[in-house]
Amino acid sequence: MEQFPTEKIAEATRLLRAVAHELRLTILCHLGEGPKTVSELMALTNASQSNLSQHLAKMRMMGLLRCERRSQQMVYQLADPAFAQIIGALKNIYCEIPDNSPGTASKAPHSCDDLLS
Amino acid sequence: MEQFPTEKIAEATRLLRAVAHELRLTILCHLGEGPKTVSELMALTNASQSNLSQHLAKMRMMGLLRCERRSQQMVYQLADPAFAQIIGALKNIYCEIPDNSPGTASKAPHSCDDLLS
DNA sequence: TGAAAATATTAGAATTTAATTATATATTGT
DNA sequence: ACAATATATAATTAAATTCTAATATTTTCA
Repeated sequence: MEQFPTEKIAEATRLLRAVAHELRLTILCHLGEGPKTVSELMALTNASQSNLSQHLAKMRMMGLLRCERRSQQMVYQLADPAFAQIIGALKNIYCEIPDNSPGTASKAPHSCDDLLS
Repeated sequence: MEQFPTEKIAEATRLLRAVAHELRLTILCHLGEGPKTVSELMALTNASQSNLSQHLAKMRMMGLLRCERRSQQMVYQLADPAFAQIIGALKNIYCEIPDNSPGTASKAPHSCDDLLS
């Protein structure tokens, strides 16, 4: 496997920082399923309106999310579907059938049926 | 794609926090290539001895790394090769040939030759 | 136009994180 | 046992994060 480019480390760190928070990761997981309005996310996460809004703003400014207005509501979605790969990696790590084969990291199993909400 | 399990969110967040730091991500990238002594990591990152040691301790306590003594030296390595998948995801995100195909996130390209050190 | 709904922004206190400096521990060789 | 090497820990301070509460903005509808 190739190495990760040094000059991208700072950028990647900012991305990880944008995700490394319980509420933000939760939001990201939900948006991985498709676009959601702020109200929907509020219901899904039961975070306070202000708190949710601030975290959405942070992720938006970090380039992780983008949003567009739909009349009174704001619809948020992943700025790039590739970002869902972070969730994918976490799933491989945490929803994995223990597999002691050497070398390569093992593949995602069929389990992990445990849904988010 | 299946959703990420709610009850693993907290744990996943702790993992991400452990990685979401420039020096720690740098360390992780190097250890993705194989085990390294603290001295080697010190040379690779030119972080101060104390600072490096504290970050290694944090990652060790977060379960990201493990270490063993080899005479005077301490050899660090990833506690689980699966953790390298986080780097893999970042590579897919940042070392990617722009590909506008819809739906799935595109695959890693052949580029990304830019090495870490 | 004005009220209601949906979302964003601001300000401030509490907590967490990170770097530096100094010191401690463990191992090896003499 | 002692000095040297390699690494860890502690203490301090500076800076960044996070939450809450209050207020502002934007859109729709009566």
